[in-house]
Amino acid sequence: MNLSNKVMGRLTRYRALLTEYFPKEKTYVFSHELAAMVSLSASQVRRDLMCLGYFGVPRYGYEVVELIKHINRVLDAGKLHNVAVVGAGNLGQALMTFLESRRATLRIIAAFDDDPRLSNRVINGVPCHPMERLEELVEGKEIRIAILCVPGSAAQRVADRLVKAGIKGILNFAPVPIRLPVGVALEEIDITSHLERVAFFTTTRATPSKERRPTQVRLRARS
Amino acid sequence: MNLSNKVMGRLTRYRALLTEYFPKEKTYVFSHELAAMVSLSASQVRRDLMCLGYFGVPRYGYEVVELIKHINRVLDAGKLHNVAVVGAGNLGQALMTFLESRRATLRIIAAFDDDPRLSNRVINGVPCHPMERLEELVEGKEIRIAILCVPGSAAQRVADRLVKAGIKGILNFAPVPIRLPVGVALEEIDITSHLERVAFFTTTRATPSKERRPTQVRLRARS
DNA sequence: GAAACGATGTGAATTAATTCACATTCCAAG
DNA sequence: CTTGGAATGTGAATTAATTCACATCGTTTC
Repeated sequence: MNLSNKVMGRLTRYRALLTEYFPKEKTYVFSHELAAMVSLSASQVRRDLMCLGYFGVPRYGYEVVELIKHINRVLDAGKLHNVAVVGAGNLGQALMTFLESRRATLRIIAAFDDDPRLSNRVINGVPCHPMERLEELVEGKEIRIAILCVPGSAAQRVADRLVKAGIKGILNFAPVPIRLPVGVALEEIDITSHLERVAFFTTTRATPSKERRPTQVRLRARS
Repeated sequence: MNLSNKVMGRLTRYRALLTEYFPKEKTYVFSHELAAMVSLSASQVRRDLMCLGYFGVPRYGYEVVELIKHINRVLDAGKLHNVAVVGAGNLGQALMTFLESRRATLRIIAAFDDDPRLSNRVINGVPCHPMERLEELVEGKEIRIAILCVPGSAAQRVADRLVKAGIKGILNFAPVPIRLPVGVALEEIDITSHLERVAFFTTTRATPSKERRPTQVRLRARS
């Protein structure tokens, strides 16, 4: 099954919900419960889960631990990635704390920064190194993924270095689009853009089309 | 014209590019240039720009300042919003610096936090207040938008308070989905989820479908 | 054990998003 | 002035995403 990145994105959300915010005592979950939690339709959820090769039981819903297990199998295929934060300023530091122990398969094992006041010490449990050592450590420690939190002006340059050093994926927080060779995964989070979007939808009455606002689980009519 | 939130999102990106990372000396921009910068197709860009009621000139492209003006008109309709950051921990502080003076129509004018060590002082140029004063200040200072950076466990509760205080839009960084009444705009940034997505696309060979990777401006064949 | 219920799984229909392809336009060159 | 070229604007086609609607099936109840 070739899952689209939309489906993939929703699967990660289902997993997060199930592992962290679903009552432990419930062993089964209904598609409409998941749907309500993420504001989607129940049929959407069922469609997404179809990609897993795991099937729920008709009257009961989906067995939670089994479901999680299958999402894991599909999403991270048992792989474990070492992650580095590049740029240990405000945002970088915030992310280190924020992502701390959130997902077992993704370990932040290093940070890098230009500023000598930041490098060569441990920040939020993550050892921070000077930029000079980037290549050496990315290779040596088998760092596969980088979180880029450098200023926009440095983003492309640093990204190029990372790629050359062998990084396989970049999560870019710098407020500029960066360009990578095919084969290196890229995900950009443009915070300003998101803020602007909120602003936009507060002014106009238009509601983002796809959104299904309050819980609203619709039960189909039976003929 | 009723723009979908996808179009709207891309428009913000075009604007950011044009205002911040486009050579000042160039007065015109081609659809394929914009497209290359954000990794989209040229026809996509043209479609998006159609929503603006502004038209480019055939051989020259789009006049940059005029284009920006029109995007502004559509996107923020001249409105100016006061914004507050709720939760002034690592992430909150990072966002204050990051969003500082990035967009003129969105002003971060206050922060709130439980922790007495953070409140009642100015952080990164933003006055930080104790949570008790949330309602009072949201109303008094006409704060329309909140950036939510509190821990997941507090997110829904704080969101409810914000809504009751009259907030019109929330940008949620807390790693839980929150639920708002219709009429209050919501945008969620799930950082973990994005990181997982990068990880996913590094392992598998699947490239996110819609993405058009390297610059690749395709010129149509003429019959 | 039979019947009713209430969930799933999934073709088919619908709706949304994107791309194609080309007529149109306007500038530039001759 | 005329011609050619290189871009735009946009119906139409295509592709992707979502929703509908219902057959199906495992549980529970009687």
